[in-house]
Amino acid sequence: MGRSPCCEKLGLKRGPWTAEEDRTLVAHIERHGHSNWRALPKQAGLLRCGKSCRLRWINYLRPDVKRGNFTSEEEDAIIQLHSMLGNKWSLIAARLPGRTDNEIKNVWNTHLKKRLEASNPSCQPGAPKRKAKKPMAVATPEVPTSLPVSSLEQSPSTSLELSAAEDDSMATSLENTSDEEFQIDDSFWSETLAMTVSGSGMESSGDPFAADSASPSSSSNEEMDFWVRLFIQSGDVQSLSQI
DNA sequence: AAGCAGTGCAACCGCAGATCA
DNA sequence: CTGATCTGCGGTTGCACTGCT
Repeated sequence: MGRSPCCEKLGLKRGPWTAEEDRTLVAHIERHGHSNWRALPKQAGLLRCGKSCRLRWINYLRPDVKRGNFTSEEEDAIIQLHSMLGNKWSLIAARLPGRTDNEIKNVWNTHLKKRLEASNPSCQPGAPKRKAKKPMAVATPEVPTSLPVSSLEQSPSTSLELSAAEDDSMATSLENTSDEEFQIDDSFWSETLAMTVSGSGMESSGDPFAADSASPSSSSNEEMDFWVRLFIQSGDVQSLSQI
């Protein structure tokens, strides 16, 4: 597995994306999709490497990306999920519709980690220390607002919602619940954590959510049981029928 | 008002797994 | 089966912004 050559950096642009580049990328993806990131910039006429395009799309231009401050509920969820999963940002992001792994990683590294270090882990996370910053000029996309928006933009998102856009596998089991907020309170998390830590091979498997995938791995049974219990506790039994 | 230090976030880097020829 | 390529992920960096003195 050699390292990918990534960008043949000659002639390729780096640094912050311009609004024009954003528009070009979004327009191309809307027309042709993004089946091949490597070829995409050339096809779209962008002087960027495919990696950069992918990152920009996933972290910023995707129509279902939620911008703005994290709610305290979201922060709670991050803290809890991080305690379960460690630095599996993509998995954590899959539980937080509209949030990207990069964004969650940033939030964790900037305030959540510090907050936990500074205080008792059992204390309630409060509001973000600082007010939302004005978005950086170069990073302000005009495009996403004009794109078709998903259900994510319809709600103030004060809870753990799960959306199809964010995680196909989980969404498969939960899509019928899209109109209902998937509320998980602290006591639930405490119980879940206790159950997780004391029990199963979650730690060893490292990726309990991998069981969500279509792969009928036999080792996923335990993990599936975990989620079954989780949904039962959350009262979202309805969604189990979809699994 | 200006300077400085701290903070937050977008983007880059490099690795590893998955996939394809 | 092997090697090349693509994609995704986590860690890190650079810079704009904010708040304090």
